[in-house]
Amino acid sequence: MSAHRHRLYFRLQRATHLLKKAADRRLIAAAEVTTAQASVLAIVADGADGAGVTQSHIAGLLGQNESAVTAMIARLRGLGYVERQRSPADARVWLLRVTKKGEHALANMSGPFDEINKRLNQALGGADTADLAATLDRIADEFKNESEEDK
Amino acid sequence: MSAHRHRLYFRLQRATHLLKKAADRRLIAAAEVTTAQASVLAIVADGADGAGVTQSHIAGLLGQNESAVTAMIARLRGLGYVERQRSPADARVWLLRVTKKGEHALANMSGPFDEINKRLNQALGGADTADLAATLDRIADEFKNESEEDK
DNA sequence: TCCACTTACTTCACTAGTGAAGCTTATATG
DNA sequence: CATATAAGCTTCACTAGTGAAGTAAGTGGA
Repeated sequence: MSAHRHRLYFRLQRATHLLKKAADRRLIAAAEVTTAQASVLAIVADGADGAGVTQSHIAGLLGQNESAVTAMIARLRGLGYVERQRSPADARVWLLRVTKKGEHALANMSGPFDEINKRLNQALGGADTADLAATLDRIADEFKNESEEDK
Repeated sequence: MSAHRHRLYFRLQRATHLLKKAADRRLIAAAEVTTAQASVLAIVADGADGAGVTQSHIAGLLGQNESAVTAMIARLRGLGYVERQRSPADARVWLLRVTKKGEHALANMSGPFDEINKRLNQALGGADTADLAATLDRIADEFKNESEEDK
């Protein structure tokens, strides 16, 4: 009864959770990396136009708190996938870079991720993928500025 | 570059995460309950055709491990929202029931949840809600039987 | 140039999940 | 009917996030 009223919310959580669980299994088996680590690693690799990526940039892209990124970067450094150095321009920020080992892990991720995407598209059936992506972006935008809204 | 290849996966995670974060804030403020607790509470309230609900049933519905449900029920019992008693038919299972206090919390959830749903529908724009629900169900089905598959 | 304010990151206590291993209680089969 | 196997739950060590509070380092006026 009450569960039904909130069905879209719960369906979204459930589908996302199951997808993450499946993707994690494959990624851990093939690249010894979780999907959460993969996201961050991909962002660091991506944004590194020579310069290096900051933690607050990652937090902004993922919609997470900076404290979550602090912890994640600590794990990734522990694993040897990421290294950091102080920005010469601003002594507060760390400039992050993917190591050789991190690049290797990124390379090993492609296979499993392609498989997941294939199955995802298959599950989508005829549904318009671009359409779903746009819908998800609208949801993200709608709920993004919750913490800054009362400033 | 590599981040873009996996965009649908990351978009799904991101949108879901932001939605959960926003919903958690409202629910905690209005009903002193998280969305995760709300899901479980709703299932217990829902399935209680007199009998009471088992933990494995909850785990199955949510696509989670039984150990996660054990921990969640411990928290809900600690909060006084749920109570349990041994099944007379099977000494392994607990039969779960929502307490008065739990029902009260459920009642307080409706308001915030309605607001979240309203904003969710708004973000969806003209998109077909039933269609999205069906798509999410297909994704959940596709990735559901990962652990049992190698039995 | 001082000082209030903001920004970047950290720390802490907490919720919430995973997966592997283990215990207890059914259940099925030879 | 005895015993191997399965089912329901628990425990443990771990990842991954939140939010509040704190530190140190820029920044922008009066």
